Amino acid sequence: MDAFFAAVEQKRRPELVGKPVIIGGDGNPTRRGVVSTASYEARKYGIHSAMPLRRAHKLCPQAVFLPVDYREYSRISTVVKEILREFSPIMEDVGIDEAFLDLSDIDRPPGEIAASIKRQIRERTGLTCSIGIAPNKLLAKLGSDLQKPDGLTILEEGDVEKKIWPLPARKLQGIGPKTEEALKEMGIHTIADLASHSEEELIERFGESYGTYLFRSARGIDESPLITEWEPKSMSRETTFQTDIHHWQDIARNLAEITHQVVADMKESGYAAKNVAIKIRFSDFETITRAKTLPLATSSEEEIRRAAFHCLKRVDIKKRVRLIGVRAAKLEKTGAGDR
DNA sequence: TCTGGGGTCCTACAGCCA
DNA sequence: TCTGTGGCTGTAGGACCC
Repeated sequence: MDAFFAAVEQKRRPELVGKPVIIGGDGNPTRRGVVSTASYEARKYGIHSAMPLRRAHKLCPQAVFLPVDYREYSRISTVVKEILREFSPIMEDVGIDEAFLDLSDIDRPPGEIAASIKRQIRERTGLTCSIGIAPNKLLAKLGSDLQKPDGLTILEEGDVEKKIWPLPARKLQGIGPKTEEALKEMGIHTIADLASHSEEELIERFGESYGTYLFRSARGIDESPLITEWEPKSMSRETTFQTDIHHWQDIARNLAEITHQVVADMKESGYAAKNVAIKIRFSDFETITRAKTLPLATSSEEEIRRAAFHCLKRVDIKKRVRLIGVRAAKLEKTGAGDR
């Protein structure tokens, strides 16, 4: 979906159409938070996802700042995914505004299908999306990025050299800021540069798993299947405080509250956890985690809270605390979920 | 002075055990 | 009895994604 959160807001508040709209945090750009989505008008000011709201506010003070309304975006997302499933039952969910659809066994030209999907989505939600059609997920994702917004791109294996190689290496799924920097130090800027290196070199520098991945990706090779069903591996909650805290009582109260939320999430979805971890981020952004594995999986709030506090005791709190988080992992289905 | 929240996967290392 | 090795598990941190 194109600038999904911003597009939903512009749809339900037409007076925002054509204006810079920034969705993030609680919608107050003087408070802590980051940009979730910026409308295309806002992007012209250099605003992008993950940018601190305060910085976005400085770059574009006249922008409209709105809080994230997950309930509404999820509702629209469900409509979009229902539409997709009407075209093929083999769908992989990739977050709230993306999905892969397997059209291999659909007896109709893919370009035609994509055009119908775009039409349906526009008719039923009033929103636009960008679609990439390709022999695998890697190329489909790259393709969907090639023309945005409201794009439709068809890529074939033979297009890799002409259309993919000129792109910056950063465009490849799995290459983030750190890897981009490491690649630049090796003189690698484009996907073509990456493809000019041997598999051995890449494995030498990045390890077996990631090196192989980079080598294959640069050639457009991807055999990963669509994941149509999956079980969660962990559930977590975390909070960044508006102002850093340092009193033990404040830290303890927040840890208990966050633990309560995690346990509520676990109970709602019917999971027990065998591993409990806490996360603490200090004022200087140093971030640590402490974990404890329990003898048996549990969804008891008291047991999980006890484990969380056991972890907390192992942390030397000598700086102000900016964030506290709790994660439940090694999940097991209890079958007692509310859904 | 600033840097969210909810996830996944990978790696390195330590301790235990056969 | 001592030492080395390899597998497994748990922990911590880091990179990445939407």
